[in-house]
Amino acid sequence: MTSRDVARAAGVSQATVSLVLGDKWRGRVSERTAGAVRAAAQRLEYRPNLAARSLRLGTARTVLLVVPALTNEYFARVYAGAERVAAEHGFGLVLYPSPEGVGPARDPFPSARAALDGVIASSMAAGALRAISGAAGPGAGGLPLVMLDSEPGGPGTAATVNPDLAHGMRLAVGHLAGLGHRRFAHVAAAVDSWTFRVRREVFDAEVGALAGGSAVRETSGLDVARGRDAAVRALTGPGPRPTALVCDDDLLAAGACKAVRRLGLRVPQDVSVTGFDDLSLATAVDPELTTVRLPAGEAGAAGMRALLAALAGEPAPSAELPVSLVVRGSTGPAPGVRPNG
Amino acid sequence: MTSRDVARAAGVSQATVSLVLGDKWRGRVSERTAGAVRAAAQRLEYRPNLAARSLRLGTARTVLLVVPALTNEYFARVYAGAERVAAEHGFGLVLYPSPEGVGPARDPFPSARAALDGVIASSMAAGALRAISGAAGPGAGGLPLVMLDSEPGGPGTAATVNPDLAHGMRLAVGHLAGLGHRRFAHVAAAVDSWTFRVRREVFDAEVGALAGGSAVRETSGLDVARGRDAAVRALTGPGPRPTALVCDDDLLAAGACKAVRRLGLRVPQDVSVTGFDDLSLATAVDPELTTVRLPAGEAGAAGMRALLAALAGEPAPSAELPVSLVVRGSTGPAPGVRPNG
DNA sequence: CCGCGTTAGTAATACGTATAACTTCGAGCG
DNA sequence: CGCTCGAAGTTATACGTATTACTAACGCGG
Repeated sequence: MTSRDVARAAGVSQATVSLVLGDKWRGRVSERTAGAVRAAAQRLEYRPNLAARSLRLGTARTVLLVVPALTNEYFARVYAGAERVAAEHGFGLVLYPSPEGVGPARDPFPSARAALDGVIASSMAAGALRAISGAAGPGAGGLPLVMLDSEPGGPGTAATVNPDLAHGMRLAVGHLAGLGHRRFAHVAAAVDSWTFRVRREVFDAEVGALAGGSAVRETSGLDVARGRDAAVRALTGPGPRPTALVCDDDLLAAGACKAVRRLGLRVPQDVSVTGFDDLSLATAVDPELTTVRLPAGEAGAAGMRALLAALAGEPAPSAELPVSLVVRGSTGPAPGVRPNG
Repeated sequence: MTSRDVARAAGVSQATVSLVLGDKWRGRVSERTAGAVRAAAQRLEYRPNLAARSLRLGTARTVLLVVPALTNEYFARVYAGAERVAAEHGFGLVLYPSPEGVGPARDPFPSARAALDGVIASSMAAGALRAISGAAGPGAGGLPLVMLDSEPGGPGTAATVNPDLAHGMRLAVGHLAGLGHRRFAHVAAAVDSWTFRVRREVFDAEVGALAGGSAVRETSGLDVARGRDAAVRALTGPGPRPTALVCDDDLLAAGACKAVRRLGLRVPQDVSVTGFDDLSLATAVDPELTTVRLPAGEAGAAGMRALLAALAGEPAPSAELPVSLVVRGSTGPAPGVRPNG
């Protein structure tokens, strides 16, 4: 079914069909004719050929979202938020989950796979992004680029959207300090990303500012098993045992809880644990995790809004999104401290 | 950069550029000229405009994958498997995660968003699929369709790919029966999908065939909290308390474990719990879940292979994929039964 | 009855690619 | 020499749409 078929069926020219269906017919086509065209299109189940449309228009109304891995629920939520905003503006959203650990053999040019108007990328998928942009320098192969989870002001970047991680870390440490904890451990993700650097720096600053505060750090890959191992190291290292484990995300926190129990201790009576993200995992484990909720969906939405603004030639607003602390069962008063004491 | 720009730079015609880059120049273009064209294309970073290509070719070399929700790790793995096979064949894969619970207000025609050659859909996203195909009858709007997690032989379906769920359920019940369990409960997903119907039927048949076996069933939405509530109901209902909870997936199993503890019982000493899927969640909880591992990635890959076969005009092979039982800490001997007794 | 504006539409064209059909140039051969 | 044949390209065209420029018909004031 082409627009010409519809035209034939309605007894008009192809141009008229395009005008009517494109909603540009006011004062150019009579009400009667417009109705006939719409009826014919409906009856024939006409769907415009998007390849032809974007060829003519020079725009595909499509955006690429580059994420490190779909198996992480956080990015699934980012996608959902971005998709919602895209759909509201008549844009499509295509996903490029960068392959993890399977080597560089895979198609390095998803941008060649679809006609794209712009790119939103998480800094945690930096490798994939580099493959997309090639050696073309900053930006995503000349396309407007919005970065998520990345240091503001990167070269070739139209805007940057981040959750307020510094504030999140302050909330977590403050909550634990208020419960009487002084000996902290940071179970940190061993990922070279700005977002984790921020966590480290703010953690150090906050614990350092605490009278009598002390801290150790163990780093770990981003999964439950390695989080558990890192937490075991943190709890069995030299010096007095930490009573609070601040973890860089919920997977690590789940692993940390397992470590505590493996050492014959209890959560939260002996050791308190906090995470980041507030994934569904946080309420799947026992006890449920106290965690810093990051607005993943809103991050995707804000990123998409910024990109659409950039595409429209307007200034793209960077954003720092508010976060909150969700207190659940994995944190409690430090050993030897009375509740409400 | 168009192919005409490359042609100008190389001092040849646009047609020659197309022939060389399309690898159809043997015997039609000299080695020297082909080299010059390739060099120019490289230098100018030429990327063919896919809209134009698919307009001319009438094929987009792109497939749509319709899944119920990305936040479920299972489908993230299905995607990864399908994408791998697609890339091997030079196809792109676009994802349509059907919106959950946000109503039908969203764009109902993702198929109009990209030029598509075929569709792979999970039966759990039946609503979204219906929106795509419209009232156009069987198939996905006339496109070849491969169904996942669906009863074999649907109308308009080129092929069906399923994990061998019946065998999986037999493995789970058989494992528990071998540990001495006789009083079972089925924590079932309240989702109207063939895959869950199979679980129900096989569970009933297996427990029914067991001397002294008895069973109850509680149904629940597909998340941890509702799985917990259903398990509480199953454990506190009339009649003797079940000692084995067979859950329809890992999320429900995680909830069931929480229910057991909430009632002051222990996993696995008092109650054993099994799941389905083998998500990363299975090893995030304590104790780790005994679960039926479903080959999610392989399901995506097999589905894509079947669709590509259908597109090539060959018969598309339906498949039933092997599953296995992963025994971990959430199952143990029935109370009162000696291990190895 | 001429010119002008308005209404309702149509013809023509461009977007960038892939490919069928054609041209040009030598070489080989009878 | 005249003819054919292969090599090496080129020219022309189609794909389906959106939009610009044009046309035809009609009403109306002067």
